[in-house]
Amino acid sequence: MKFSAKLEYALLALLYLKCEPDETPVSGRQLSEKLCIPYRFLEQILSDLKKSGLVRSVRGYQGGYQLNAEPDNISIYDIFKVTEGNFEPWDCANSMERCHTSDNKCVISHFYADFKQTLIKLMQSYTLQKLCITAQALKKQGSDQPEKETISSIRKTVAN
Amino acid sequence: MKFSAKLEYALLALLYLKCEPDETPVSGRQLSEKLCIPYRFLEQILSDLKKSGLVRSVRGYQGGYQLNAEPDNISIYDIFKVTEGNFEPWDCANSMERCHTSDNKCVISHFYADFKQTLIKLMQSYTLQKLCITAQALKKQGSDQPEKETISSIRKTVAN
DNA sequence: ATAATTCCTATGGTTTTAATAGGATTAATA
DNA sequence: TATTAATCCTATTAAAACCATAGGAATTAT
Repeated sequence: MKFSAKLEYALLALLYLKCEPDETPVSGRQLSEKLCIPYRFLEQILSDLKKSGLVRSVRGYQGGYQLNAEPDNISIYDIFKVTEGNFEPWDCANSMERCHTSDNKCVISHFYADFKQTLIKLMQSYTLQKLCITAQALKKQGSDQPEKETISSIRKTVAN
Repeated sequence: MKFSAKLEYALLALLYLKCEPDETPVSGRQLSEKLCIPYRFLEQILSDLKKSGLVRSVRGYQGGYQLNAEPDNISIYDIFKVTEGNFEPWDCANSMERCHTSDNKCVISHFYADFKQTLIKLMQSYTLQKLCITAQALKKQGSDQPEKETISSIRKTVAN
C-alpha cells in the first residue's frame, strides 16, 4: 500500500514543466538535475508520460518536453495510471486462482469496490493546478527567509 | 498501491472466526484448509493477530484461535496495521534523504496527508460486522441454487 | 560534422512479499 | 506416561516488484 517512486518523480516533473513557458521545451537532463531524479530512470518515465499524451516532446538539439494538456485537466489519477497501470488494489480480484470463488464475489469484494472508487475519486480531485496553489501557499509561509535555489526549495515550490 | 495477501488472509480468517461459537477454538490447520491459505504462512499471520490482541489462542491439544474483540470493534484498519505496519503511502515522507526538502514539506505533502487520512477513515468504516452483513446479502442472492460447501462458498459466505 | 537531445530495449541489483521449514513448547487424553 | 494435536518461535528460500543503470540508434539545430 505504497505509491511508487515513479509516481513521485512523474508528479515533480510535470509540476516543473507547468512552470515553464510553452515555447521552450525542458530537457530530461535539466529535469533530472533540478529535481534530483536519476536521469536514465526519468527518461523512461517521460517516455511513458509521452505515450499517454500528458506530455509532448521535441527531439534533437534543444529539444525536450512540454506539458500537453491543461494543468486543470491533469489529475493525479491520470498520472497514476501512467506510472502504475490500472488500479487493482487486490490481487484476488484479478485472478480466479487466487480468489477461489466461482464468480469473484467473495466477502471482501464489496469493500474492495468501494475502496477502489473512493481512492480514484480522491486522486481525480487533485490536479496539477491544485497542487501548484498549495505550493504557492507553502512558499508564502516561508517567505521571510528567502531560500536560494536548492533541491529543497525546488521541490517545495516548483510551481513558482 | 496494492493490499498484501497477508491482509486478505487475515481478513478471511477473522471472518471465519466470527462465525464460530466462542466456546470452541478453531485450529490454524482448519482455517488453512477451509480458506485455502498456506498453513505455515497463516500461522505467522495468526501470531501477529494475537500479539495485537485481535485474537486469543489456546495452546495444546484441541487448542486454536478465537476472536478477542467485538466484530463491531474490529475495523479493516485495525487489521491493516497488523499485517502491513503503519500506513505510510509515500516513501519520500519518511526519509529526509528521499525527500530533499529541509522540512518534509514538498509540493506533494498536502495531497499526501489528505490521501492518508481519507484512506484511514475509509478502512475504519468497514468492520468485521459490516462485512458479514454484506456476505449474508451475497448468500441470499444466490440462494436459489444452494451450493455445497466449497472453498468458493466458504470465501463467499464465510459469515453464514 | 558536431553536440545535444529523444527514443528504444536490455540488463542488473535491491527490496519486499510470499511461502516453506525445522523444531521447541504446551496440554488433553488414552 | 506416551501420544497426538495444537500453538509458538525463528530461520531460510523463492518469487515478484521496484528502482536504477546501460548501450546505442535516431533526430535536429547550429
